[in-house]
Amino acid sequence: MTLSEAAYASLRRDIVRGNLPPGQPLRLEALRARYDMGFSPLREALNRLQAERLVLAAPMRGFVVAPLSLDEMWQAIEARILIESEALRLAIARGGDTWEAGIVAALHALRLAAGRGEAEALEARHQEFHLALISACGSNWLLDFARQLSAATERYRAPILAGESGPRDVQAEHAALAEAAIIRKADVAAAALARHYRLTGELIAARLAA
Amino acid sequence: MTLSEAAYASLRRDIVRGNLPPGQPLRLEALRARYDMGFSPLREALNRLQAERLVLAAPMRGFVVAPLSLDEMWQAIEARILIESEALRLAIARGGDTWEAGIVAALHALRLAAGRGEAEALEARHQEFHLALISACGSNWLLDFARQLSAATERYRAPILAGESGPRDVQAEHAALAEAAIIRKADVAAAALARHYRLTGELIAARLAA
DNA sequence: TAAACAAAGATTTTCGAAAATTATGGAATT
DNA sequence: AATTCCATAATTTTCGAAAATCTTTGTTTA
Repeated sequence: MTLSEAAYASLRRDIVRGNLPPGQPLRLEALRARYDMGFSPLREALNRLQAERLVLAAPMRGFVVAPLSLDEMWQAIEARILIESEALRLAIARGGDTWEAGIVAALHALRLAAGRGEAEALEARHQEFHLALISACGSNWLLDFARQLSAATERYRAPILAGESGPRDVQAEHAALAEAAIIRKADVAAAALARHYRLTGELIAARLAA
Repeated sequence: MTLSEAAYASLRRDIVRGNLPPGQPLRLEALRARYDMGFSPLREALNRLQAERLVLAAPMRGFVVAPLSLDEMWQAIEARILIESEALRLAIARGGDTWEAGIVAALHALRLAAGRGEAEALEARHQEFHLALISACGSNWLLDFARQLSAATERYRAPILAGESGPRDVQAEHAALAEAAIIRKADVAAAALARHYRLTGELIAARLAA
């Protein structure tokens, strides 16, 4: 892996997890010290992240971690529902045995991780599950948009919903979603997906209000 | 404007217009000579374009202009319809006087440009018209995706449909679309938009088959 | 002849310094 | 006191060379 790629991965991680807080200026010298590399790979990574809306750039005055707001969160969630619902319908129409098996496997891995309670691994399994659902959609554009929106919404989830799930049975939602997809009930699956994401949004909004 | 931004704009233009043909390797030394600047701003621009899927990057072996294919074209067109239909519905629900006026103005400018027949300016007006329709949608994500997809589909349109329009009355399609949007008939407008883009796709596909 | 290897060349990637620009703080002016 | 101006400092941006990696070409070996 090149340094430029490593810089991209590290910065993305640190932004999504909130290690680099929203609104924080990203000074090159500080990043250089933090990640132990020169300017070039860092600037290249920042340019990629700018295109993904994780950082903002202003000419001649550098980069900033993209700020968070409730309004922006709902924009991201609704866009994600639009993209992933359609991708899910396409996958349901086109997916074969491999796709089904991928969903079952991802759901199982997600259950196991949820049982162990390692936030780290759980989050990875969660993303993989949602990716497995739409992976057979056949559109690189939709998959790419979904990937970007996943990172954008994760920025709100991770710091606010750490661990706690309240009266909500998230695993049941996932299971129902997987079931609906596999028995090819597109409308049911799409509705479940939308409900799943909107519920998360409302939970975050409620937590922030308090 | 910084050199990095200039590099981004120039490369994007040259890729969308086909001056840099699909699949062509983008050697740094060649770009340096072509755009008269050092490596750094070029690499930063290429990283941004990579995130927008206009160029492909492979570690340690550089960048390539993203190739074209009929399959990729339809993926982009269908994704565009998905995004812009929803954005159009949102804009119709939220748009005010300024939004309406923007559409009327953009349509008028588009008509004037079409009368003059300068492909250069016509294309700019065309993009501005489609942007005006959705500009009031309230979602930065949707606007950004639409912008990317516009560039992706333009790569197919520009070189293949240069000038010629055949038996199709594109201006009538635009006028009908604007009218439906302004009188807030969301379903009609969304259907017109989808038909508009699919027609273009079919025209390109037919032209390529011949 | 084909495969494996090595040297030379081409290309990408990275670094650190130089250039350009913006931000800061204090003195001078109104 | 508030504003303008200027010098200084901090920061971003850009460059060109050096390092690392890949590709090509020719040679040797099986």
